[in-house]
Amino acid sequence: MKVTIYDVAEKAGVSISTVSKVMNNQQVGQKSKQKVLKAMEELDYKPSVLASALTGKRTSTIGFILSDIANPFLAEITRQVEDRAHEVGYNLVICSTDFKQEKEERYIELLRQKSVDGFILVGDFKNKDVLVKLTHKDVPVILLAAESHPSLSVNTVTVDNFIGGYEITSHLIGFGHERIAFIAETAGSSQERIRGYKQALQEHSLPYHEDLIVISDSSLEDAKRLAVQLLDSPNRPTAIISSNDLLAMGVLMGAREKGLNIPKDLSVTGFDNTLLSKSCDPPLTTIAHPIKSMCTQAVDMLIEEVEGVKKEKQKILALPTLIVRKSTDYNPFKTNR
Amino acid sequence: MKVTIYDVAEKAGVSISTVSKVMNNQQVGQKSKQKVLKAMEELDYKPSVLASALTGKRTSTIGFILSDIANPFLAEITRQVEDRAHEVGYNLVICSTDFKQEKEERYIELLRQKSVDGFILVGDFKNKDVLVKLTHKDVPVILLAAESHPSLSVNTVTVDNFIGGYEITSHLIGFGHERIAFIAETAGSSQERIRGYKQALQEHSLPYHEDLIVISDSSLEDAKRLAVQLLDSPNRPTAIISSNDLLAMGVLMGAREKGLNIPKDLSVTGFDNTLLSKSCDPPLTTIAHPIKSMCTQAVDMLIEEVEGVKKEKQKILALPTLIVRKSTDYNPFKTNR
DNA sequence: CCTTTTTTGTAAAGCGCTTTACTTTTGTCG
DNA sequence: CGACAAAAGTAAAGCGCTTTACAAAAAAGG
Repeated sequence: MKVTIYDVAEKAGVSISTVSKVMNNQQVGQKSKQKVLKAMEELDYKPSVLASALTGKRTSTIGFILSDIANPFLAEITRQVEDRAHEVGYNLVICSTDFKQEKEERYIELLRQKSVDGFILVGDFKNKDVLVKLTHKDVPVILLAAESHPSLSVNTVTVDNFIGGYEITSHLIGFGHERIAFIAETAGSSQERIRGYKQALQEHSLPYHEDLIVISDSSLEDAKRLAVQLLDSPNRPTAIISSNDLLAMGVLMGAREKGLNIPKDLSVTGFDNTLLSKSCDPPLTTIAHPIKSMCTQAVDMLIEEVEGVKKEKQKILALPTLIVRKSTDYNPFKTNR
Repeated sequence: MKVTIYDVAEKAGVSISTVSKVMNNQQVGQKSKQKVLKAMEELDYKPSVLASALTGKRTSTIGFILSDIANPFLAEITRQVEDRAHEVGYNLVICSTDFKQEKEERYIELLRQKSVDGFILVGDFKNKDVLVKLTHKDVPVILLAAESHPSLSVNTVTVDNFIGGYEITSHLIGFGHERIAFIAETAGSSQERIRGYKQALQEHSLPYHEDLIVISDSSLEDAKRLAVQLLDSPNRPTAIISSNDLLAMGVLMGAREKGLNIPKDLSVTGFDNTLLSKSCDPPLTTIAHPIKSMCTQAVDMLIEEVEGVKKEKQKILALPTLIVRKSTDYNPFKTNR
């Protein structure tokens, strides 16, 4: 049988309210406090979070919603969030939505019934409505690595994808590349990265060719197909940027199939600095995000809201960093270098 | 203000017990049932899981404990478990332990206080004691992809690592390899794989060289170092098996550093068939596990125990499959092939 | 040594739901 | 149409904890 506060009270010879008080560090005389502590110890008493939450206390549980925990980048984020959450005494209950709106809605509803203290929503949401509804429900929410919704008053921690796109493009331009392709996704973050790409081109007075931007279905296979297609085109690019590392792996495979040497014949870059980018051959030049600090901030913001410390919302924009590895080099066709 | 069962009862003009009964599909007259349903609908009533769990019902939450959610293989497993759990109406709360015993203990304790309905423990545990304690606590537990503890009466779903090691070694032997190295880890699964490796050697009357088995610290860097070391040895191996795909990436890098062509000069294999093995160059011959079915079974077994359907424990041993890709080929030094 | 404060400790209500035991309604049948 | 069984509905206790309002005890002061 589970040992309850009553058992402790009885064993210590005090009332349950006294026991409750020592648990919550309230004024209790030294003597009874000791008695209670001793009783707890001896009975190996573990208070029920359920019961205490029912009276209005926290559940110390965070709803963590993302598209797919199996995605290495998201898994890495999850780990960082989890670590910070544990540090401050919270647990994560995880739900993968596959970007399906009905799952997003269902899971949020379910977790609310389970009285999670707040939500961390990672990555873009299929449907803004879900978000809007949630923010109207007086429950703490943090958007992490998601599109920034300027119109929504919700705490947000994002990386500046525009800068990321700008940096990596500039890096390639620095190597003399002029025809730089971009394999993108439909997500909002990709669009931002493309904006940065365009900005870099423009600042260096390079022409923007619409046909160099292609949209993938986010699979390695599709990226490979697109890469081959790009490389087969009459005026082929000398560098290919992918909007994430996995896509870049596809590019690598496609290029190899065509007998190209990376980076001698073609520069390729990834995005997100995942395990993949470090372990492939050649290791990828990519863009790293300050994941750890972003996750820590996201958790801390959420907790502050949960505990009612802070009321005003804020949006944090983190800056990404260019990581230069072996997959990029000078444009082999550039005459004057 | 949150809407409770009282609000519904009042609106419907019945008692709360009637409302409770319709929620739990018990005998209730048609008329009142409709009134209640309508009231619930209109009030957008969502029963509190906390309150209902406090009275003895399930929390429909599973404690999911593993070493590191950021590990791609584990993330994949997590996803499968999550999917199945959601299908049957359960959520996962996730805890990464880094193999630290104190974390294992703390998280299990914490989750018990939160009244999770059961635990799924993934991978090997640092300390068997934690496990033993847990199994003595009348809470449902499943070991997934973990060492089988023959002495423990606990539900288990594991892959047959012995077979895995045997299969991949036999595959290499079939290619004429005789000096086959094995880069292992300390975990129990590695040991089983090595047993299979030895068995294969023996069945083919090949000598077992102790110096061909090396233990890594599980990092890519260390695997690379060990690979180089093996390749520098006087009587170098013609094939290297790694006990997981990540280590194999390290081998790939080491081999490349030494100017070897894979698979012409050296065959290398991974284990676990992760994303890594598919996306690297050349794609790795590896061992795949029936992850999906294993995870489904694990969840189902747990639920059965939670709901008290089944009482007897069982241990399920799944069979792995050899996946042949481009990283293995004939032994170049073999005379008669 | 008695009154006033302050410190400790307690009883009881309440959190939102389930469940048991019981009462009221309905329906059935002779 | 009255007696009785079945069906429908309800009151109340209880799950394990927090908290408020209050009582008892201890400390302080005159």
